[in-house]
Amino acid sequence: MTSSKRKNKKGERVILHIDMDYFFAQIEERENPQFRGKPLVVGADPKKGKGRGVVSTSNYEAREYGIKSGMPISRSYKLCPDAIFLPVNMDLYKKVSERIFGTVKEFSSKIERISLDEAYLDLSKKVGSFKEAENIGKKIKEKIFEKENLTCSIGISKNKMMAKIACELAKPKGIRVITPEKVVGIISEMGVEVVPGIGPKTKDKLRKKLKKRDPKVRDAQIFSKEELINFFGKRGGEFYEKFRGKDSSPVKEEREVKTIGKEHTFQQDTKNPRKITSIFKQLIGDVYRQAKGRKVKGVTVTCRYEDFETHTKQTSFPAGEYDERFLIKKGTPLLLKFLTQSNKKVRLIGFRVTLYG
DNA sequence: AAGTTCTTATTAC
DNA sequence: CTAACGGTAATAAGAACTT
Repeated sequence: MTSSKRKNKKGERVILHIDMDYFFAQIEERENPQFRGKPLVVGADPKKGKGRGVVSTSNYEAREYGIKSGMPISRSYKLCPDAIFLPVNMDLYKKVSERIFGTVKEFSSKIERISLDEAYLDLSKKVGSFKEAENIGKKIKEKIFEKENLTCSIGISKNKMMAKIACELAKPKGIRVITPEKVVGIISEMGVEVVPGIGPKTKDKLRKKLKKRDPKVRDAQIFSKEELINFFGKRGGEFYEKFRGKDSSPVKEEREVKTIGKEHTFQQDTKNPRKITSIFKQLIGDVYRQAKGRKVKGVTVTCRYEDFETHTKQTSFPAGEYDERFLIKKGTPLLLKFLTQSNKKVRLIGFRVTLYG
């Protein structure tokens, strides 16, 4: 704040990443202390409705059985039938999240919230060293624990990517600083999937290109920027920088919403047009209310069939504020095409609006 | 040929 | 049965269509 503590030598940034430890499950443990120490899975109850969902979060005891986020609940049940299975109580998690990040914001208003349990802070103007940033990080952890009785992990480095990697290394319950001198050394030895934007598909391509089962960032450093752009398009150029620990993306305090949508998976696949259209209208209603007062310029309808094949259809129109009836009028014909053009049962339908301005 | 619109693929949380 | 699989949003790329 004061001009004395403004910048470190080269005007390098100081970025902090905070991530709540196994957030949803940790909240449930707090609310129900008798769950502590036992495997706990938040997602859905596999006994009720047979559970078509996936694991949202599990505690560390459950992870010992191989249970992970994103895994089908049914599979997690096989891995550990004795675990405690809970449905998602999003309203509760939202409230807790609001309180936590309200507290965090008191340490720095330059904050980008990524999800209910994650955020970045840009401390560049607040601290003159990484050591100072670490002290702030410790205070944040203490404050959250004092106020909410919940633990988090914190990573600090010179950009968002490295702060996140530092945080990952600190988990659970830890804090970790990666100073600029250490950045390249650390990231070089990690798997390429630590780079944001490199998921399973891109990793697979790198695997083939490098002829390595488990390519490391170091291996990927042999590619020139041109080669990467050639291979991965626009993203390739960013990968080149990221393979060297560089990431200039700013901490964005607010980003604008461009689309709003809702989807629904049926408990059982269905072909019943009345069942489907009834849900469809509910979705539109929900989306309409969430988009309240905003100008809309298009709608997209999603349909996933029983075999998981997923398609979308969209229509656009002059931007304007429309009523719910208009959205139904635009969306329904798209939905009907899906029902007409195939005999398959429907697993999921979705409705999304594209906003203007 | 250029500019929109539509569709799919991929990623992230 | 082999199989398993949410919901929300962003972004990129390419095809299809218009002007």
